[in-house]
Amino acid sequence: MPYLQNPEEIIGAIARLKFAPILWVDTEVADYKTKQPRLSLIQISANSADLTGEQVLIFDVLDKPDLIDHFIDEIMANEAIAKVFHNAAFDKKFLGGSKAKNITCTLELAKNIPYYLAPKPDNKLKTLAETLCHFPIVNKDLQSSDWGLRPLSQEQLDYAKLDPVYTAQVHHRLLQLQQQCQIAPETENIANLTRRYRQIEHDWQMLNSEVEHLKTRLKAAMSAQNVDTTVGFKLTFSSRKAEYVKLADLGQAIATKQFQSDTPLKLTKALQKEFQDLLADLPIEEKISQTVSLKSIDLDDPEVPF
DNA sequence: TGTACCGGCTCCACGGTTCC
DNA sequence: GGAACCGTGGAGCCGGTACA
Repeated sequence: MPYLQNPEEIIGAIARLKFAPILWVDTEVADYKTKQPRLSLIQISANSADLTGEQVLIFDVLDKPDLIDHFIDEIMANEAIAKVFHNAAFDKKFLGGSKAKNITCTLELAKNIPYYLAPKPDNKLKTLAETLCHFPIVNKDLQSSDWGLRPLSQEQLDYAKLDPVYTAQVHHRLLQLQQQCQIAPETENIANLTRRYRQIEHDWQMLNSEVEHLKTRLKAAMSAQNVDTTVGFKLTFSSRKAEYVKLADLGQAIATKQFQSDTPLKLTKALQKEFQDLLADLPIEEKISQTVSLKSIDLDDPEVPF
């Protein structure tokens, strides 16, 4: 695990990385709870076969803005190098923002994989590494340690070297899953899709109705018994505020103050009915949207329940 | 802790079905 | 034919999640 602190060494390593086709990258940030967070480390894996992190490069860039800018110019802005992050939006804030090119985000990939293909409780890197790639329990306790302290502890460096390893493995697995679920609509077998849908529709309705019923009963029971937390659930309360004004009052205020506004008012069926005569003399802008629906029809198939 | 984004919830509109 | 109801889907609000 090369931990590079010397600027000349980091510049040399960046020069070598420019020839890599793909890099798996992670960062550690100091003072993240303040308004001025500082980039502390940039960890990079150029070899996805490295499962231990021994080949992961760790650049110490704390309070070295020139080095960070050099990394952005040579690596982040380089269209020829694919860069893979988990939650790239966060890392990009410290690494060039819109200057960054050819970025892949494993968090976004994971979100787009249907649950049935890869069941997982959430899309954290730790969860994906454990559930999709079968890494042993991933310890993320050091994630929120003090990355502004120097020297960094051996535990922090051992933690830092593994994130690009997890990112690389998770990335490979997500690409495999993506291939399974991204099928061009033009080449889909509609007969097979229809048959499969109708085969599982009955089971889904059975399960879905039970889940909905259980949720309703749980919410009612917990509310009635003043229980806000159970082993598996937490009851949360939220309120929504809606404000109303009489249209006549609003119209009068607009006229009195000669207020100019182009904001359109959506005419609900009730408003159209109430102001039918007035609206006849006003220019009405129509917005037509189209929706696509699926409707089950009878199927003569012994394997389809209904 | 700050920021961006996602998903649950709710309201509303529309089309289809059922009933009188 | 019209009213009532139901299922579906769009839009918008708000809380939760993701990262360090």
